[in-house]
Amino acid sequence: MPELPEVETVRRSLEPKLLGKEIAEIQVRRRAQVRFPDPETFVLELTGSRFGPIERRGKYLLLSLTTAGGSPQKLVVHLRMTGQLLYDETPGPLGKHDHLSFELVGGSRLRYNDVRTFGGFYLVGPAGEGTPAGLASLGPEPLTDAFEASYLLDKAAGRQVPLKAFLLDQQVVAGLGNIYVDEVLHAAGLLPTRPASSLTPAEAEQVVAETKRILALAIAERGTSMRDYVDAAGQPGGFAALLQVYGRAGEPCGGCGQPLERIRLAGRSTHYCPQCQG
DNA sequence: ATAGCGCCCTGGTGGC
DNA sequence: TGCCACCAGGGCGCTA
Repeated sequence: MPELPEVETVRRSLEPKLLGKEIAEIQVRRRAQVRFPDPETFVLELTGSRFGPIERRGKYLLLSLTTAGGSPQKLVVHLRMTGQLLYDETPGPLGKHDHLSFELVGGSRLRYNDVRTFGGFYLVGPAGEGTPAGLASLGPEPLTDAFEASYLLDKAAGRQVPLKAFLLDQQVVAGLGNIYVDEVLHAAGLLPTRPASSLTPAEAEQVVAETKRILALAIAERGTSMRDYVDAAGQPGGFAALLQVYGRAGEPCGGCGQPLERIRLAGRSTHYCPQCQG
């Protein structure tokens, strides 16, 4: 399940492969994967375009392209649960879950594979039309100075939602998902059920500091691979071995030795230590 | 406005 | 090649 570190790893692994490559042909094998505009226009507009730099915002990838005529284009991709962007130097046959294929001049290929088909492509128009609503309303990037304690306290004021749901909210901070929220709350020593409005200034400092530390470490490890996640070269990340609570219910807490617990919160499985986070 | 819940989708797993 | 309920969860749409 790609969250910020996984999407950043895809960005880093994909950008050098795609930079300067021209799209020769596009196959849309599952139309619903193209969210905007209609698949025919999508193919028409992008065929013949050339890839430029790739940016990331939260869990969104923003691929810059230039048309043959020199006009800039922006292709937005969200991988959701099981989406994978894979670069094939020597393309083989497409598989059951390969929903989009961009054949590149020179013989390589950019392939989109998505078992659960939740991901999506948006070719954003020059005036921003087609921009996914979630991208337009994203909160600050957690690894920038805009994400700091006073901001978080301000956002938390009056919010009765559990901290778990609060940090999962992409309008609060961009890029955290189920795995990293559990890790951050454990590292900060806060119960995921605590109302957001109960955060003290010192606790907000802890949340911000641990978010930055954990995300930076996870990026350095090239992300977390539980089931599906791989980078553009098909390589898994190494952070799963460093997870302290996610997926470890019943195991002893690394801090105090008490068994870790798992509950259902905000519609998500939630892992925590009742002692360290009490 | 906020909070909570169902839905989308497929494959893996575990119980019987 | 046994069958089936359940779980995984990001974002969105709906309700109160």
